[in-house]
Amino acid sequence: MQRDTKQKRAILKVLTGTRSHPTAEWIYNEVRNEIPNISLGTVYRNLRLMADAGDILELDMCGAVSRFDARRDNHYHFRCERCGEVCDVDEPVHQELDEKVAKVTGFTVSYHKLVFVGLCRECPGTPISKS
Amino acid sequence: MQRDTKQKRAILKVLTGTRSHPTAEWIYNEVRNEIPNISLGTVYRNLRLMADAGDILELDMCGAVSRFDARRDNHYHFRCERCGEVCDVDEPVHQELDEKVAKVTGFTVSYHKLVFVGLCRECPGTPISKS
DNA sequence: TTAGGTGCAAAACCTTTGCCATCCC
DNA sequence: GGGATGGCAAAGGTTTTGCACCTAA
Repeated sequence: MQRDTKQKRAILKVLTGTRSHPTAEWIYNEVRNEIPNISLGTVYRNLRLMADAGDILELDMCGAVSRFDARRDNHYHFRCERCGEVCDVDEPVHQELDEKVAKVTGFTVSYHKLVFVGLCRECPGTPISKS
Repeated sequence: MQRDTKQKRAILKVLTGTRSHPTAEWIYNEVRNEIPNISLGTVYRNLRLMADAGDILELDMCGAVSRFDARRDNHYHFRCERCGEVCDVDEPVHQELDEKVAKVTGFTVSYHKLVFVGLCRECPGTPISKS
């Protein structure tokens, strides 16, 4: 069972108090203002705990390692959260989203990456609830 | 200038010949059937060369390191390819895409991750062409 | 009391890089 | 010939883990 510690509270406070999407290293530096002798391992451990519990979001695409694709055109992917397989999805690319977001944000949008996540046909069962 | 070597050809052949989205390690093992003494470094070097040249796609989200977000609801992100900043995008989540893809693929789709890529307002200039 | 958490350091893991020999162009 | 590439091994950077000591419940 998850316990309530000052380290955990401090990490969550830093994460809640920023509008950026910080890395573990950045969070570590911030938290040290409050708990100078906290260790980087503790930051990683708690971020993992909270991400797995669904208390925070971890931004990644397909896990830690890069994957490569000989197709050069932009297209969507599906990743099975049980077996880790990645495959192409036939859904056409919605380029109008790029224009819409460009208009709203004022940014220059070149393209977007989209990954559907769930269970493939070889991995029956209930989706992983992360808790 | 990019040179034409048998290592490069073999790597591209493996990548073209699979419908999976392999990791560098997996490609390395396949290529060794043809070039037993090829080194893993060469595989990485060529994948990077080809990805940077736009000959293949590299599947990743925000670079190597994980980023975290205190928002728990699914939402879209924007990443500036020049300065690396990541920020939230207000565009509502298109959940109907999940159902559509589920219907077409037969997979169970829990959610999708979407990242717009381009240049933020602080990074003027032409988008990075990767070549 | 005790299972879970912490700090520290080492290990694990993926990827890049330096060096020198080799090979395209 | 000369610069790009390959093989090898070492280094680099991020994340995880083992262990002994704490601490919240």
